Amino acid sequence: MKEDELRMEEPEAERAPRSVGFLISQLGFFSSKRFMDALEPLGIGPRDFSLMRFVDASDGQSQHALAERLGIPPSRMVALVDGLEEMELLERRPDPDDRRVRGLFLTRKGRSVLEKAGKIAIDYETQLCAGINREEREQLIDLLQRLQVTQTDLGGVHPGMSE
Amino acid sequence: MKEDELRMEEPEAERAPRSVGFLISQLGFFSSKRFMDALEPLGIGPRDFSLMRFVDASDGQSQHALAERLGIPPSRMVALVDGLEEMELLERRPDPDDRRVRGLFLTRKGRSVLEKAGKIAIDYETQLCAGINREEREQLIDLLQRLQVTQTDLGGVHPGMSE
DNA sequence: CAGAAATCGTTTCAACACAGAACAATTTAT
DNA sequence: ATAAATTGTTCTGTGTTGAAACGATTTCTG
Repeated sequence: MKEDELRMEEPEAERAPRSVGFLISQLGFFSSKRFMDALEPLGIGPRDFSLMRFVDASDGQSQHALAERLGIPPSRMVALVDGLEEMELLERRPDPDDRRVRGLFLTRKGRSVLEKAGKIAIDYETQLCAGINREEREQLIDLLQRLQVTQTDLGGVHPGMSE
Repeated sequence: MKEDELRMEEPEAERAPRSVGFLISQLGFFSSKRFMDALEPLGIGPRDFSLMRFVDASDGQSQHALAERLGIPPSRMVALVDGLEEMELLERRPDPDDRRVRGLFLTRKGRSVLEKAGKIAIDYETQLCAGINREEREQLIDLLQRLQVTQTDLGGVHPGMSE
């Protein structure tokens, strides 16, 4: 196709392209950022939130197991857990059966913070979807889930934009 | 395995939450990454692509103007333009009216690369949307555009994940 | 016109995030 | 008993990022 085809008066490249890929990338970034900001009063980041949810789902898992499930390298997990432990939201307990592993457990404070974070997440979701109704939201989620991104992605937590 | 006996009742936090915010963030990240990979043969990143599109849309704009429009700090723009100029895709020309400003122009090679990048973008979009039909795609774009993210976002290029 | 202030592009700098490699302690396999 | 694998950790190198300081130039102001 030629280049000057539909070049009427509108710059054609000025406006955001009407593309799923572009919109997803853009919205994804700013959405992450906004959620991060919303979480900031709690002193935790999105990744902390994810990790805590996983720990809450099943106490006592090893760091290794969690790291694998979250798709982050073990070295990264150390820093993550360090932070959470320093804030007393999480604690490492020695495993009675294997002295190499440290099981992760939420503290009481950790559960409390996680609960607040959950509320924040819901509020955020509500606000994000303020422009569409419930049915449209279901539709949107359905469509998003049918997008062809690498098969093995979901479940992990993407890097970038910490704290 | 040890404890996956009564795992029928959905761990509740194990599965990816059915949330627009979460899906958008996750898909956005991996989508960016994939597009970046697709662009890699050309030796440019998504941000280069965006910048080039803007330059193409109106030749001769100052770096300052572009930087503001893209929402990136001037210091970053320098590196960005440096890279493109070194690859001979872009060139800085002195402004006859103001010796401070350097207008940005695409080279012939730049236009060629931009065109290829555009094709890659279209291919990528096609592949991304392979799981939904044309009508659904329109619907998806419509819904995405109605999401409530900060009003002033779009048009800018988010940082992160360079080259 | 002279001097102050703003603008443009650039360089420098410090802060971080990130992941790969090497490591010690421990457990499991041969 | 020795070798190999696992777990968590530290170390280190690489890269991105934006704030700040800087010259050069232009515009504003009196």
